[in-house]
Amino acid sequence: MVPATYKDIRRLTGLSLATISKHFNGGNVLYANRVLIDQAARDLGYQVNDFARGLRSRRSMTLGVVLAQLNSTFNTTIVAGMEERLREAGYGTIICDSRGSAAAETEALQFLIGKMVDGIVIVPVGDRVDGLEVAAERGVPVVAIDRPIANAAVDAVVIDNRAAIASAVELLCSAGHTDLALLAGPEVVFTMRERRIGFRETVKRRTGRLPRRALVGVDPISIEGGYAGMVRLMRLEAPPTAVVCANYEFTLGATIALNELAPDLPAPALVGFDNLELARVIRPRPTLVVQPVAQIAAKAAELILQRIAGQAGAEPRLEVLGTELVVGEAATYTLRRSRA
Amino acid sequence: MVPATYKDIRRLTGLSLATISKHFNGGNVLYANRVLIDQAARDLGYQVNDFARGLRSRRSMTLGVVLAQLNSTFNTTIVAGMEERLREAGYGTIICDSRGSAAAETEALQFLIGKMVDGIVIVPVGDRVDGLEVAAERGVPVVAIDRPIANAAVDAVVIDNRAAIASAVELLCSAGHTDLALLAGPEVVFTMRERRIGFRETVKRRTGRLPRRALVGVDPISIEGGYAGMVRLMRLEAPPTAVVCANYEFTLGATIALNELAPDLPAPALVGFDNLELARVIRPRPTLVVQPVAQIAAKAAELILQRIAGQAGAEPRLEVLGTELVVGEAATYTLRRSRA
DNA sequence: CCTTGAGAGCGAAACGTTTTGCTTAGGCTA
DNA sequence: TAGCCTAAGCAAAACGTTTCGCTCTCAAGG
Repeated sequence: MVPATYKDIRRLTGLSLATISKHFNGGNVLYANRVLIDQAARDLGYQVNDFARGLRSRRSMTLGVVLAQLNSTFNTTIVAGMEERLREAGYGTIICDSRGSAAAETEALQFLIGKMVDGIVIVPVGDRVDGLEVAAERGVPVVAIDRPIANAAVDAVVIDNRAAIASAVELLCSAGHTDLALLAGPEVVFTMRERRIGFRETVKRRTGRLPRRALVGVDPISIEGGYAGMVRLMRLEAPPTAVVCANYEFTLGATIALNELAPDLPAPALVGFDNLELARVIRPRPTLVVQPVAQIAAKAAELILQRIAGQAGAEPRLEVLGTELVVGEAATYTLRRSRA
Repeated sequence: MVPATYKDIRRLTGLSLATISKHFNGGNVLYANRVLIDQAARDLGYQVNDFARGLRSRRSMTLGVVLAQLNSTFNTTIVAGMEERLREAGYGTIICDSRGSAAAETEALQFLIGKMVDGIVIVPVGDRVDGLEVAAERGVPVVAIDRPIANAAVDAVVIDNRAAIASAVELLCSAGHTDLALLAGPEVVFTMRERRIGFRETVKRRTGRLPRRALVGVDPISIEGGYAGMVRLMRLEAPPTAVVCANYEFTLGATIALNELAPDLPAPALVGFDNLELARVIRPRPTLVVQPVAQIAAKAAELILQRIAGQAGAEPRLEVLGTELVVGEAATYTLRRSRA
């Protein structure tokens, strides 16, 4: 009923609390006594009380994760990868969802600090994050993923967004396309801003002029947004011959739109973003900019663990990872088809 | 640097620790003193230490959530809904991912118990869950969602799976279909087992005979599974005229397959499962069995809060919620089209 | 005038660990 | 043999709350 404590173990073994504690924390204890303690613990169904331990040691062996969107393959894949790595290091993980709301994000940070987490990994909602000062005061290290944080000096793991989009544009241009469109979200989101810049710059460099205004609209970051954007593009008087999608949602939405419209209209070439399971299923196999999710997870775990261990310098570190362009059939598909 | 404590507040206010504690827990304290304490707390940036509080009070004001799959709209939507309700009641939420692994599930339960959660909500991986005894011993209530737990007497919130599928079958039969197929996963998963039974029974009742063996295959619960299953069905010598998809993944996979194959083959009518955002985007608008996610979330929150408050009887309660059949265009679509 | 009870406050004892010194025994070196 | 070191163990003091009794005051009721 009532959980066992060190005192119960003391009763069964005759050892002192200090020795028992030492054993549970990997200190030097005689073999015979180790066995004794383990046996007693098993008999009692003993489990350490994290509250007492945390209160005294000021460590929780727990990390907090705050996600801008819980319901996103990209995020959850990274979290799963990180969790595994952190579990090996003895840390548990608490996941919070800020549901794209800055207020909820601040609240989540407070919750985590209250839970005395030893570190925080965050996919921020926006460029600025409120409530990080408390973490700084408490000495709780923070690592940002996917987007850096403007108003705090914290480590960050991001991809080279401009280069990522550039590689997509390069491919399309090399395949002969000259009229490229971009489906992307609003500039306030870091990744969208960067990808947009990468798109414009590369198009300019390769074709000699900036993309037409109608081809770089702003759509809501959602499947519907991608769908609507693609429909809009296809209804233009001069539709693009190729479309780059700036993230997963746009890719999916655009693909759906193409599937529906394809019978009636000549479909443009498509380059999508993120490693979606769908990619294995959609025909023609789409060309994709693939983020190194495993690497991102590993790097973030490494950064936060180093910070906790105090092995990192005062400077915030920025890790920029490269992306891969997995060429499918869709990039050149249409050119071939429209020629036929 | 080092966090403030009651002692600091005592220094600033001259009040005793007992009084300060009473105030922070809503007890009777003179207005003047309340103001004094609040002021001091603000000046000190005071935040209560959850470890000390939990150690003493044996309550954490935190609930644990264990998901069989973090990366699932269905699950995350429910979690988001529950979290909101629980936050209102003053509870924080810790989310764990068992990644479909029974071992990880047990580990997550231990982690949560160690964190002294006041209750656990779980979407179980399988019919049986290991590690629940500890929760029972500690008096930590558990509520299962989506699937009941066979080896423990806990509350559960599920939908009427047989009726859900039955409604889909009824609609298709009423539309004139006689050759129905089911895309579903293995029997070991509760929901799949139930939906399969519902399918067979209703087909039998409406058409007079059980569905052909080839039309009720077992596919992996994944988008690919749905895709492969649909392709297999369409390649049969006598393909079905209508297909029921037993969950979200199957629906999505099947839809993709249809989109690709449609130009070549007469497409069957399709009834899908779960309220996917995609539904708003796909044309023809699919008919869907929609789970009452908001209700499920609310009911689960209610059950766990009641248990914590000790207001529930000894009997485990089983809440069975109904589903809605949202009729789209696809159910009758093909019949019309194939007549044309 | 005495009793009763409620409101407000206090001191001190938990809660279950970790951690800090301090002992002791035994082995090694000089 | 003296001196020193290490391994192993112990008692007791934290850690920051909540909670259990007590006390005191003041107002109402008889």
